[in-house]
Amino acid sequence: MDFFNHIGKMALGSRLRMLTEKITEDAAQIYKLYDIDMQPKWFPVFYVLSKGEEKTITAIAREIGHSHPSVSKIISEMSKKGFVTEKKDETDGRRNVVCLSEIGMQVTHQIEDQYVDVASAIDEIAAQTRNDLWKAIEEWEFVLEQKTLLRRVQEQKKLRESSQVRIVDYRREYQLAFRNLNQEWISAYFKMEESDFKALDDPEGYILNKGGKILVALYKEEPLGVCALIKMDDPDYDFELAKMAVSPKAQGKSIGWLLGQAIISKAKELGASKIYLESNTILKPAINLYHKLGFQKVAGRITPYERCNIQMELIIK
Amino acid sequence: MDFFNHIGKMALGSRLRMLTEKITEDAAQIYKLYDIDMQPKWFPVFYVLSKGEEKTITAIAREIGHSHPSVSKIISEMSKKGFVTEKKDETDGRRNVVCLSEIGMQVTHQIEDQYVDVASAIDEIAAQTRNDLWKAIEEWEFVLEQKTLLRRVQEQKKLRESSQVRIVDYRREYQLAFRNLNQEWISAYFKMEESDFKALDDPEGYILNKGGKILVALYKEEPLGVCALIKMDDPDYDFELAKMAVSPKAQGKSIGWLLGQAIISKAKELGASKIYLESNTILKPAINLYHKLGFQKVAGRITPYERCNIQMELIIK
DNA sequence: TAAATTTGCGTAATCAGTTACGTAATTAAT
DNA sequence: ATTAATTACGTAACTGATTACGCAAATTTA
Repeated sequence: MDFFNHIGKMALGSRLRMLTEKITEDAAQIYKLYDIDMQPKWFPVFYVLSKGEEKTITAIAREIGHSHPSVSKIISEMSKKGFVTEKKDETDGRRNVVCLSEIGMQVTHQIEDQYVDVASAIDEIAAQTRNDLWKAIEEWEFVLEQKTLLRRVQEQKKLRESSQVRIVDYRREYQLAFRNLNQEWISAYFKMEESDFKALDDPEGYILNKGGKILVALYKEEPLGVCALIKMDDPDYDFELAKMAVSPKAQGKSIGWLLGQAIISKAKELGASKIYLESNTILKPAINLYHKLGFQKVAGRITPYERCNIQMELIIK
Repeated sequence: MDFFNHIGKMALGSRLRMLTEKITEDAAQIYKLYDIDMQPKWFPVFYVLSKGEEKTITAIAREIGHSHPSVSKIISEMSKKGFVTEKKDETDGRRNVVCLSEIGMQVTHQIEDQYVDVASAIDEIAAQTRNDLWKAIEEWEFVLEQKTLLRRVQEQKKLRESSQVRIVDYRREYQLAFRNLNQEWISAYFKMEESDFKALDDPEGYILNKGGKILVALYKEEPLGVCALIKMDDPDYDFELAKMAVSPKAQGKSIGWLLGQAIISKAKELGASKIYLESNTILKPAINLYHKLGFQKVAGRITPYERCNIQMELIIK
């Protein structure tokens, strides 16, 4: 088992499987020891029936946490051995009502000694260990119930990746990225318009020189997100948040969120008290992000963009 | 999972299996998350090859603790995907020497982020639990290595059963058991002799009334073992230990040991200082038992029994 | 009351491992 | 130099679970 100590947590699954195997392998032998003609895999089914109640296949499956075909098969095997009797429910013809037979009930008595001895053996092992396997399993079941391992790994990935994102000021070398990232989503959902071309082809002339700002998100030195703050000629608003674009391949790295926060604090630095933006309700993730950043829906302004069907603003405190 | 808390330790195997399933189920998704075209079951094989060394199928199997057919299958699947290259060993034509291909080595780099995130996710879970699953598994592996679960259960069974054995004085109702239990082994290995019949048919006349003693071992009120102390007319010895018999169906309950100890302490009570016995070396378990009880081999006495080829004595302190 | 949906359960296919077995190559023993 | 034993490994069959699917009965909906 030395192998596992090297690779660490990655193979937790493999390791669990091997321990499981080792234990269930012995289980078959243990039944033999007590002269009980029962397969270990029958045990959970056997146990729920051992109180003498009648149960349907699916009821048993639910109770023991197996799939119903599994129980179905086990019951037919136990039936062949004469441990259980099956009968159709009279009032509901779909149900297969199962209960322990005379023979099965006898086994419940024979097996009692085995319960005791197995429990003692396991207690003996538990006494020799510092970490309680039984409780650990219970805790893991609980914790995984709350949030799956997959979700947790996803979160770790996002966390790690977003910590590798750097937000930097626009430089001439990013012009192509600024253009392409924006063109990508605009032409996917809408149509490039006159004013798009102007701003994207000459960001320095149309944005920076007019007192605006552009930020670029770098992931592993590659520009994968961009966002602009355009100076507005309006008494109500200082800037328009526009041309925000994140590469689809950079999803799940919180780049939008990081860019948004950075551009807002940049606006604050520039003394802005109110930012405006235009968008379209088809872009649900974007609207969502704006909302999370603190933007509120407003209405009434005239806009040069056809694609605009929602307007939002953020009051900077 | 409430079910398991009821039946307790008996279904440790079942429960482990279910946790294993839950974890490995997510594993496949996790690889997808990192865009790695690898199946979780490949991982152990992949890992041992990731240092770039060439290995044979069986060497890998040994290292990761799988069976060789399992590795064989995994390698052929990985080979189909181009992750590994196989080639026959030049000096030993049986060996299939495997190593990671160019593509496989690339994956070792892609997968590094995944290692980190999975490890963090598991650490996060560990931080939320009081019992360390990882260490618990390790301990169980170690403890089961020392002595299997089967062995432990066997021991518990013996312990419990021997505590249910009662050693009682002979009474007339046990005469049939005394006779049958002895006849069973004598006629199985040897032939009933004249003196056997005398003692077995009339134990009161031939043993008790002459100052001897008979003890009976009861298991669940059934006489399953007997043993006699026969008064000897000899200056060297006080008693002969004889007619010791245990039912074959009562094996593993330490009945022989309990009877032996009881009869020795009975001899002590009766003031004996030396006990004698005769046996045959074919009866290995019996000789063994006598040895454990403290008897030592001696020689030289004349005996009426044909079957005697070993003589032993015990000096009582 | 007819149609649609849900429920119960059996069968078939699949999956990731195993053991059993056969074959070929190598090594050891006579 | 044979013969026997061991080793490497692939194929086949089995195992204990799963998901997928389909049928029939029961229930709900229109």
